[in-house]
Amino acid sequence: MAVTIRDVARASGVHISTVSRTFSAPHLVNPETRSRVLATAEQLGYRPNRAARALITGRTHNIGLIVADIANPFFPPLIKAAETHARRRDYHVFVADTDEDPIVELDLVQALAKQVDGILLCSPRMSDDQIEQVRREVPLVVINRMITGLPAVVMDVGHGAREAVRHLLDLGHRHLVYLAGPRGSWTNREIRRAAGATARAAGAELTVLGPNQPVEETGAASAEAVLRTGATAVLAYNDLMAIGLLQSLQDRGVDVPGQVSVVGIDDIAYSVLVRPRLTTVANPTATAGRTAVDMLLQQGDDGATGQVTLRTDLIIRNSTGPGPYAPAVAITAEVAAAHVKE
Amino acid sequence: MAVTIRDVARASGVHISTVSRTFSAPHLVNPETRSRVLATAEQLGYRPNRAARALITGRTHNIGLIVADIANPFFPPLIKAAETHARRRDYHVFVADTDEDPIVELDLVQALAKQVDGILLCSPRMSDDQIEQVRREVPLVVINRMITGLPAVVMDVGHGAREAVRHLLDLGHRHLVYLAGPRGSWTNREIRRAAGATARAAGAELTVLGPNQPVEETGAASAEAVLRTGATAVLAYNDLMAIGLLQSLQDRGVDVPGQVSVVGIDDIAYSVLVRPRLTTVANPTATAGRTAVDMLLQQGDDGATGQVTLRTDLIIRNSTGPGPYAPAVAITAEVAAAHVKE
DNA sequence: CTCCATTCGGCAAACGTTTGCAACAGCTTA
DNA sequence: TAAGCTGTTGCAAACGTTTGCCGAATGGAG
Repeated sequence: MAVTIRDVARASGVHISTVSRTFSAPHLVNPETRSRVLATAEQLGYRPNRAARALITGRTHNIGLIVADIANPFFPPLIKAAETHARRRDYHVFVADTDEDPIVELDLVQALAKQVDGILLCSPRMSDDQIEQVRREVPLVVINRMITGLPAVVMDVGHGAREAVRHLLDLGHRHLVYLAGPRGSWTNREIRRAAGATARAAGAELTVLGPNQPVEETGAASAEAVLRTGATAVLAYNDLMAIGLLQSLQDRGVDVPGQVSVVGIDDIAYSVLVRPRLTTVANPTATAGRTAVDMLLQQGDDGATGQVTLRTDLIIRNSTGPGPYAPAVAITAEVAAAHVKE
Repeated sequence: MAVTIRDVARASGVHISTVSRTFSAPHLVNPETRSRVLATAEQLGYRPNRAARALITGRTHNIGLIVADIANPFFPPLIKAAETHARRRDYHVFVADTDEDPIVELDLVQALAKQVDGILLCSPRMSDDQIEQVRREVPLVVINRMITGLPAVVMDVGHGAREAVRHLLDLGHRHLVYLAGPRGSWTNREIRRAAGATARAAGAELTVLGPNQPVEETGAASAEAVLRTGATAVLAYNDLMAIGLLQSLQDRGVDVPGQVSVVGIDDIAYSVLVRPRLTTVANPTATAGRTAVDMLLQQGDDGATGQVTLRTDLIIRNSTGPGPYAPAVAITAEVAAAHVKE
């Protein structure tokens, strides 16, 4: 049915090995022969069978990309960038969704292990031990989690969180809430730690609410709890929760940022679509995807296990404003934005 | 390095064919032997090599999923549903992004053809001819486009568009705008046709603005043009454009739905996150993804080329309100919503 | 004219499976 | 007791490539 290397060989009067070489080691075959082979291959519509190639070379030219939830808007830009980048290097990408379930995650990476040259593990929920173990079966690059000895690319959320808290402090807020993310998330721990330390250093109070599923519903559902704490500013684990909270606050007549300031994390596409536009910490997810692909593909050459940290930046928009202890010269969002731009 | 069927055979004292059968045709091997083999396989951590299996059976147990833009929020729910559904049937999914480019699309499906048992083509931008041609190389299911003779699952956007226009007409709007989608989109043509026919039948005017890239920026950029037409209601190709338009209108002081009503299509997650909440046509994308997977996997058995049409429904929220010709008893969004709920 | 180096292409083994065929044992049936 | 079935297993070919090895052809140097 399908046209194989053998058909091409017959049609162009050479041995199959010559055809093979025209594709995988062109410099070893006479230019004249080569072009003849290429012509017949083209004409016959020949496409190398990757499975056969994989069988003998041991390289599939496929990679796996495992994320917690494809529908979470944090991931699509990362998936897109990784896929495009991988394809440019002649790799195809299996995408799989764990639904935030560590068990599914483990199953998945083991099922994929034999079919790929490596796996990109985004925000894994497995234990460190499980990841270490799995790493022995297949090359791995972890995204958004730091595990010693494992190649990883992480966004420096700690930095972003510190900036965010400092921004709120500067605005005159003294009681903050951290609306936490899911249990088992490295990112969540980092944020909490960084935010807590920064607030404490300034003598401000930080109340942690959570853990929570990182979706807008939980953000919305937390509005009551947030108000009850008496805090005037909230940092949320991600934009989704921040947006849910923001709308829920407005729906019950609380002015944002007049009464409560809200900061998100991720800078997903929708953070500029809500009103007020969301102040948030921008994560370079596309860069992370591309970098991770590069690290994975280089891994074969040397066993280098670099850990890349990507910079995150606070983007000040309109969901944050002066707090009860605002300095005499009020730092409004606009002023601060101008300042940051500088 | 990796443990093969041969290792298992040696370790359990049987021939490799017995091991093979233990996995692919268990009923052919003695229960006792079978459990012994399974035990050693388990212990050795054996995982069948899919490439080798594919080579001989011709079935890869992989499918390809090609979309125009992973980051477009319309797709992730579809991708997620398709992937989960496929995995449940022991298939893995290659996801690829064409960036709305027909050339990339063609390349992609041809590159993937040999590595998969079939391809899901979402909202393809290729010509009918190209699709027909490609269909000869690999089983195909087309999503969101109807091509005679090709298995497809489409959302009945025509129905949704009619409902939407009728809703606006009922509210007393007499001059509508259709903010069109990308050239080459089947969906776009369907909507335009249905909306046009419905408006015309009611003696109302429908101005088409476009074609446009289906992103929020073009929606926002169209605000001026929309206002210039003098229309009081807009149906947009998708929610993204509708939201862009909606915010842009509000930013320039136009009240929605007071002065202009806006209707989107797709019911992406964010349509409830903006204020006013977006009235929109809900597309069952998850169902579409699952159905398409089923159709693709059944295709091998018989050559049935069903075409499934999925029902779409208008969801009335708060971005639509009475127009200049509103009936004496004003049909407010709330009333209409209550009516629809019934 | 001989020798050597270089370039090119053929040969065949190997990758890890599946599967048609055959062999064999133990039964049942006539 | 022979014939035939059934259930279980082994044997070996096949799938479409890649690649180490070897021989043939070519051309240049001496």
